[in-house]
Amino acid sequence: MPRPQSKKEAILQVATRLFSEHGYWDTSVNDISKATGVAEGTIFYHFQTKEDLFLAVLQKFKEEFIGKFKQHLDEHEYSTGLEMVEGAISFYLYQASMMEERFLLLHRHHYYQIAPNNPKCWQHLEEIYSSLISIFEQAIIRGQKDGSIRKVSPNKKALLIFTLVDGLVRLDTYNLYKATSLYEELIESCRAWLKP
Amino acid sequence: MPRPQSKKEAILQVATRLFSEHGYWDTSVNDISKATGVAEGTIFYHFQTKEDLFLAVLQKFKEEFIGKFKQHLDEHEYSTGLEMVEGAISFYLYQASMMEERFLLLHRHHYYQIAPNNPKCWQHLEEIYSSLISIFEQAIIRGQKDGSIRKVSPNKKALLIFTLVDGLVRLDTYNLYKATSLYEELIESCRAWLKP
DNA sequence: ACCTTTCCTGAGTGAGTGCTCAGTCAAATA
DNA sequence: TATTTGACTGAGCACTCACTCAGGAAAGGT
Repeated sequence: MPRPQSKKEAILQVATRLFSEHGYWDTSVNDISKATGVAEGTIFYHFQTKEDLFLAVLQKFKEEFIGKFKQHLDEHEYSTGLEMVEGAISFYLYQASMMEERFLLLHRHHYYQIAPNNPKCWQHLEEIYSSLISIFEQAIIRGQKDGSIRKVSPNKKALLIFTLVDGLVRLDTYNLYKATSLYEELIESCRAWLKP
Repeated sequence: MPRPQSKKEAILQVATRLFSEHGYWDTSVNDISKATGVAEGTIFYHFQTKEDLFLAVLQKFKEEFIGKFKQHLDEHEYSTGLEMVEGAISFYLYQASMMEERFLLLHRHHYYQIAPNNPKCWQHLEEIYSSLISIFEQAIIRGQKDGSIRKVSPNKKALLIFTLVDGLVRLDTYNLYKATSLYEELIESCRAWLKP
């Protein structure tokens, strides 16, 4: 059996960092090879093109982020659906501050330009968004069963809440507004939508 | 007499279209010169660098968009502040569908990468966002005076509403969700935040 | 020992880039 | 009429980039 794919992993990690910090176009394959301490050819041995590498970074982000989110929900026993919604919002904001550079990747960069012509890219993005929205949706449905949330369209309301939270994170990463200062207002506003 | 500044104007128009359709990096100065029917040197005669041209496109968008918004509000006599908020939301969504490609420009592209190192770029973006948020804010304040809107923090609520509307437009332009199908839900939800 | 497969290398390639600059030409000015 | 000005040109420059390829090293199998 060949050596464990340590170089491939190293390339992925460095690429994630550089793409996040400088963006797709301002990161050359040469930059990545230098920063990893690996020959340029090695990168193309493991990833067919630069775009493929970029997609691999997105895929890894997707898996890690969705995984963390589900793990968090499994570990926390919320007593009501409403609390679960609030917990999900908090966790999203928390992750955004912890993995700030990778959220940049998701919000700021090249993906939305590739996506229309690249089904795989589009699929990753779609999967990220729909997973997150579905988490909010499930929480709302649960809340409606336990009576902590009033009768609203779970799907539509979940989408609005997600849009709101994600939009604030965006403003934050662009330094246009400090999202954290709106945390109270955000939670309060969502509660106003949902409370019976 | 050859029309004054017609070439400069033509370059700006074509550049707007190409930057919107293909993004900053996938549009070369050569592309713009060919599409305009103008020599490459002409472009650099009118605009110092490619980035300058890109900024001129943003500036023009800013002026046109804010201008249109203010004009719309001047022409419509809303009877309450709440109606004004709803009118502003509608107008924003309407503009987004009419000027779709230019909203792409605002949402998708290079500006947020240039902005941190380019005060002029940052200023344009900041001006666009704060103008829009302030429109919502003023409407809320008016609504609080005429009693159509309850006691909330105008600034914070305006920011949340703007984030929400803008976020939906984003999902729409990325084809992740049809924002228009949420129009009713959006208006209804904002009303729930504001009504006494 | 040998062979095969996988992993890795880095100088090299050619297409493409933003930008320059010597020069053209028509209109304005003297 | 002679001169100056300023919009405009496009071949060419210096440079960067993603990607290739011939070949070497290491590990596994027999």
